[in-house]
Amino acid sequence: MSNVTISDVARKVGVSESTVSRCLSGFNVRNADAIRKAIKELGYRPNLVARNLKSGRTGLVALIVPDITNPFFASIVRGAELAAGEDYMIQLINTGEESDREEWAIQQMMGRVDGIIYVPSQEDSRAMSDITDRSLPLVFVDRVIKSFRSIDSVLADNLTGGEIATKHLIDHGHTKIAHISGPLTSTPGKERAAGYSRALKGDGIKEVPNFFIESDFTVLGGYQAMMSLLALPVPPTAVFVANNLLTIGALKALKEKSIKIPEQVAIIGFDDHELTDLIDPPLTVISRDAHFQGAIAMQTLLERIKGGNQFPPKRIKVDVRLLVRGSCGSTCRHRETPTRNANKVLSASTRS
Amino acid sequence: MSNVTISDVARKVGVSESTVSRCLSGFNVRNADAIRKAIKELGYRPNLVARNLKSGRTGLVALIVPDITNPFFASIVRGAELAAGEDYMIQLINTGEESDREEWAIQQMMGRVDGIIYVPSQEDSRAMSDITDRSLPLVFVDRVIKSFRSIDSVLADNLTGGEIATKHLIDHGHTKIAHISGPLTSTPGKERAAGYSRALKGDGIKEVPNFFIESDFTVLGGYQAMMSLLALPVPPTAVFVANNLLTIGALKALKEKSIKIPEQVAIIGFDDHELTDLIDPPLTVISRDAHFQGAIAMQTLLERIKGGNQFPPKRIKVDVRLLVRGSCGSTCRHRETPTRNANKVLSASTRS
DNA sequence: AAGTTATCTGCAATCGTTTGTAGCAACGAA
DNA sequence: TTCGTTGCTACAAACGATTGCAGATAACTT
Repeated sequence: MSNVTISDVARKVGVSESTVSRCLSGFNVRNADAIRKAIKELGYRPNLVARNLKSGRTGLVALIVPDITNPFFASIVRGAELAAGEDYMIQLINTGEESDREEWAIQQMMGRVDGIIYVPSQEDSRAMSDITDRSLPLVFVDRVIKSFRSIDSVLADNLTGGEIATKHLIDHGHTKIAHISGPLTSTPGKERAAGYSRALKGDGIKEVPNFFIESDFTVLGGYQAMMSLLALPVPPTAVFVANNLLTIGALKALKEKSIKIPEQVAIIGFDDHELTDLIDPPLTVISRDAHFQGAIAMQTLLERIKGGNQFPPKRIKVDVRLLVRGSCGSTCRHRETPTRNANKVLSASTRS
Repeated sequence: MSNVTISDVARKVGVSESTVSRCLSGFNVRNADAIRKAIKELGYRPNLVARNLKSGRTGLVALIVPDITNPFFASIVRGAELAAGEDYMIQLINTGEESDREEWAIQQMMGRVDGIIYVPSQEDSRAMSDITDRSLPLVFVDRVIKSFRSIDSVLADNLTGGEIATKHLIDHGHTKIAHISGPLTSTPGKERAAGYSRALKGDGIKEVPNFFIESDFTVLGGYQAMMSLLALPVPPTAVFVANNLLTIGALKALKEKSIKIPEQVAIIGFDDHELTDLIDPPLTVISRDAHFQGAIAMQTLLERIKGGNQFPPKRIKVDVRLLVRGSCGSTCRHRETPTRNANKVLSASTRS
């Protein structure tokens, strides 16, 4: 606790507090040198709480994410932090995908932070009951809440991602393609599943209800889903798994059942990881630049904090790309690996 | 921004601000119902900045870590957050292991938070120049700064961990055992290396200078270190790698060189990961409960915040344990897997 | 009914800054 | 010398809450 205040400095130099304050904020002041000297000697640092009270800004941005131990969210946070620079600090809240906790968090943040970057768990979350009237700048990342269409968002191109993933399996000659989906109440769950359907439809493959399993975004969920797929009378020969945790679970199930990848079951995941090319076989995934996504979100939020509602809500989509490794086999029927580079995104796919 | 203040409420009800304030803090008040009603109608929420100014506490705890995208640190943060409950929120800062940024962060945090949980990169960091005189509660986690012996710390039992790891390799008949070490200027780097040496000495194996490589805690560092080990005229038959990132790098090198694990080179890592049992072969590691470690750190910090310097500095050591998987082979010469359960730690190994 | 407590209330000060305003000195121009 | 600028400065009022104190009201006692 820095117990030396501005008035201590003022007294020592023999000027008024306001002079010291003005000196600090860059105005011309007669005894600037003496003041600076006194500040150093006394070890004075301005009390930010007091400063914030006056200025109304806190210098804090809340990042509300489901779980920081998921590397994907960790990357988002890291990217956001870097984009914030030295102007804003990060206040981190994990929700564990619990709506109650999300609601609580949003409540808490009002008046505590200058803005929020928020990864909601459910599209119909009620966590935002308080946000509308009072205008606290907010940006959705990775997922949105449906009833707040007019709020900035930075999403991945999940639809395309799901489609590319499924087409990649089709291109390897598969027709019995399953999808382990995330919750259809969440944005990426819904959109990736839609991409899966679209790809099947595009190639005239009929959707088999048993091949579609809606799970949650957890390791256990992926494990159970894969287990139940394997237990089908006619199991799939290929599976598109909707997220990184689900994929880990699915792989554990396959390993436990000693299923050969990709010979018996081909598998493609969503979201990359440092270790995915070390597992056996290396995992083919749909990937995107989470770091970048976090940075864009922060950038958007800062603009919103500065500019208020000057500009219309932004809907930013970050490109996905296919990383072909070994888990889908090597024989590709015809199509070339599609999609653009994730770095071109900003200008290319900013829509409103 | 919550623009409705306590005086709006007071005016609406027709009482003074102090009455409203007292009502909020649980005193008996005559028109309590009317006040509560007005609060609801106006949507009043207390301005925490103002409250903090008066009370001197901010309700924030800073977590300063090298890199949140490292799952190990993410777990620490998560554990700490859970232990904080609803009383304190987490302010997260990534340092990227840069001393300058650490120093900057510490500076910034003074007066902004009620306490700091800090994972310093270097044992001789100068980041703490400001902490001593002013008393801001602080707890070191995972690593310490040497010149601050009197500060609470929550470390892993790295020495034992390094020793167990190395002994495990010895037990598989290896004598040409290398160590890819972290920076010897960091606590875990130094201590794990010491454990390595002690195990070798304990079994009368002579240390080979070429087999000891000091690296940094990065994937690239691990890759390069392993590459240089493999390039030795007499390469090691077993390697103890000092942390998770280094291990990933080392594995990449082995994979690139198509070295069979554990036949040609046995490998044991430090710190577990969700994916380690999916790689080929599953990775044997020394592990500890990072989540728990973070929680203990937070708990210690909160005690310190409450109690001031009532009690002497705590040096808490969290137990490590050996998780035997496949990367060291299966034939174990004699010793039984040692170490206690990590959950017994708190009472068992709190020393001061 | 009067006296004594117990309970509640409002005033005003306070936390540590920033900032509008008016005053003061110094300077050059007339 | 006098006037108008310019350039700093100090005073005091905010920011939005909490809290000690003294006064007011209510609730007991006798």
